[in-house]
Amino acid sequence: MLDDRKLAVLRAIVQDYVSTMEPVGSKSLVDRHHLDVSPATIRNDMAVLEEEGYIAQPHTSAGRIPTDKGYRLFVDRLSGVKPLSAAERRAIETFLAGVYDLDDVVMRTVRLLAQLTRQVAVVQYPSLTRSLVRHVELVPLAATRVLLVLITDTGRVEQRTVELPDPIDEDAVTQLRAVLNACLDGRRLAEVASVVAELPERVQPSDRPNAAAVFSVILESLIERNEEKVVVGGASNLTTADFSQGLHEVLESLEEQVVLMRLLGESAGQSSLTVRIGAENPVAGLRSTSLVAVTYGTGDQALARLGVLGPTRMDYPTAIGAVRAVARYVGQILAGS
Amino acid sequence: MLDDRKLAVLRAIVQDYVSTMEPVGSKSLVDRHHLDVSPATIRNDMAVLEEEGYIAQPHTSAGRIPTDKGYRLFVDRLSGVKPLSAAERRAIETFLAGVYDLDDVVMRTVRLLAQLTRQVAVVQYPSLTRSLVRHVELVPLAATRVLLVLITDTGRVEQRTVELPDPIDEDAVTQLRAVLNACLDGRRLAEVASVVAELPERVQPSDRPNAAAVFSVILESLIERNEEKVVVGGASNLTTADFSQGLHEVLESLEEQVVLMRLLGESAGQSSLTVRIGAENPVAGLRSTSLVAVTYGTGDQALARLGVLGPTRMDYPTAIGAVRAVARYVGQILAGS
DNA sequence: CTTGGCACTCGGGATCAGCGAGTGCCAGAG
DNA sequence: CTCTGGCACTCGCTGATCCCGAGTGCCAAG
Repeated sequence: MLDDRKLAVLRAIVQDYVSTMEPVGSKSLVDRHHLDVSPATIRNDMAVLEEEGYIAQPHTSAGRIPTDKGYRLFVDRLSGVKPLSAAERRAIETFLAGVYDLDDVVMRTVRLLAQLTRQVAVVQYPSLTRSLVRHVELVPLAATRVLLVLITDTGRVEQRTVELPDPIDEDAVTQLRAVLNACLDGRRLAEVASVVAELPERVQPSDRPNAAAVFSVILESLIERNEEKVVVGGASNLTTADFSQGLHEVLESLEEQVVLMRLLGESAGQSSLTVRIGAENPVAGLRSTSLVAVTYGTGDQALARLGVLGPTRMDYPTAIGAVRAVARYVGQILAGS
Repeated sequence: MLDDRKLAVLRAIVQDYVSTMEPVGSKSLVDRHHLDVSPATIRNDMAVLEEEGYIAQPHTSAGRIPTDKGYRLFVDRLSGVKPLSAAERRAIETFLAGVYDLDDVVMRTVRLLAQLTRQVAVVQYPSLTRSLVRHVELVPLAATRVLLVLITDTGRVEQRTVELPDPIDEDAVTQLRAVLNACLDGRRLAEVASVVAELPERVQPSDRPNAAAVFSVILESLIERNEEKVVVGGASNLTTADFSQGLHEVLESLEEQVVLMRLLGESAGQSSLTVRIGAENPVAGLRSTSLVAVTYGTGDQALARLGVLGPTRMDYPTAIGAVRAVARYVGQILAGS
């Protein structure tokens, strides 16, 4: 159905439209890209492409613009991955050099991605469930309140205050801490749930209510709640693309953690790199945007996802290149620390 | 120079312009507000107000809009504080009820403020320097790396990994932790600097290089760096106001922590409530916006600032009311936890 | 000082024509 | 069957023109 030239035409249309932001016509196509055919031929091809739903014209007798389906075909079969320039590689390295802690890594990554792609960057915190517990700390704050601090091998630190049903004294805290560390140290957080189930037997009956409170906090908040942490950056890049009326919606969506999780999460489980174009997007407010996301991790294990979000008319090859490269670097950093 | 009626006219102009977003003329003024004079009289007053620089006309023979100076006079002398509705009070209470930890308080506060005022909310994390150290925790991560966790009485928890010059063993960590807690517990972070200076004497000579590394991290990063933490929310509210070309600048500014600190910080030290209008703003990119900010704290001590940012044409009485109320609630929450 | 009257200004919306980029179609050539 | 040049047609955009009306400033009278 689509011979080579038609594909080339589609590719050219996407490229031109991405760079000029204007509907592209048959004539401008032939001289920009040196297709050795006449505009009329191109027009015929374009008619076919339109019939198949890959391109559309905003108004009769205007140029064509790619549809979501057109972009889809483009990223799937027509576009390579644009390698980063030397300057960009250097930028990545300097940007991520000398990071302190996990927060730092994530924040810098977001800025880096946003700057590199001139789009909105989205970075999810490394998942806790696959990390190892390195240490559990319990600090008494008041008679019925303790602070729970959980440190993982990926450098992530989670804290939560826990309200206790009964007053607790210093000794009981010490004891509980010892139990927690004995049982949880070195375990994957994913296993914690099963381990915690056996825990109550290890503490004295009088302390059980308090212990149970602590355990439930570990389960509920640390695992479930903190899984949902996505940080966004480069929102100002949205203004260059003229969303006009949709901008409000997009900004709103970007402020909802839940939405962002859905955005990134929905596409997990498949192959590492996901490109979600326009209406393919699970989030209603982001139907006019595309997402390029990839899973990152420390070599052996996938930790979380990061990516960029932009108008459907975005430079996919560059975005894919940047996202991939950044993900790889971040993985290295996390593995090395 | 400005008699009562002229002030009333200015007030009316501000109110009308804020609500209609359109330049307001003499005629529409007289029937909206029941001023018992003719439009001609109002025109004379307006001419004076314009001469004095309180209002301006965008084009000849159009209505008038307030200038920054006009807004200034309005908030200083003409506007009261609009009390919150019962529903809004309830919203505040439910929003801030059952918070877990400090992060939670700050995040919810931002959302609350943004929702309440329909503007951009800006909340600074409570200052560390005035808090008391409640506990210092030191966790060995690797031979030459420990995690430092610092817990304050305002519920804030700060963490940083520290690279050590020499390998450290479990015992040395325990010892160092004991020293740190003995010396820092219960002190204000502001005093920590002087205390730390005496610390090296308390540790064995062989451990001093490592101890020094830890101390310097406490000083540098915990105090200085973390002072600069401002969180922003409700950016989507910027799209309702038609900044047109300035939106990009504004969004950019809002992503820079440093800029935000300057924005909030510059006005500290004066009276609690600060209203910074348009060009009064220290940040270049925010010259078309106004800030309503207030210091919040736990009764006796000021901790940090929070506020809202919006177009100069914003509803100041409502904004001031909301910001004040939220600040008071947040103070209570922090004091009670 | 206030008021009604009046001439004047000027931005914005509506209308309209011309331009030009772009299209679809067709007939002819390879 | 494909490509090509030609041709008529469409239609959005730009600029010019015009008109309306809201709003102003000024002035003379109350």
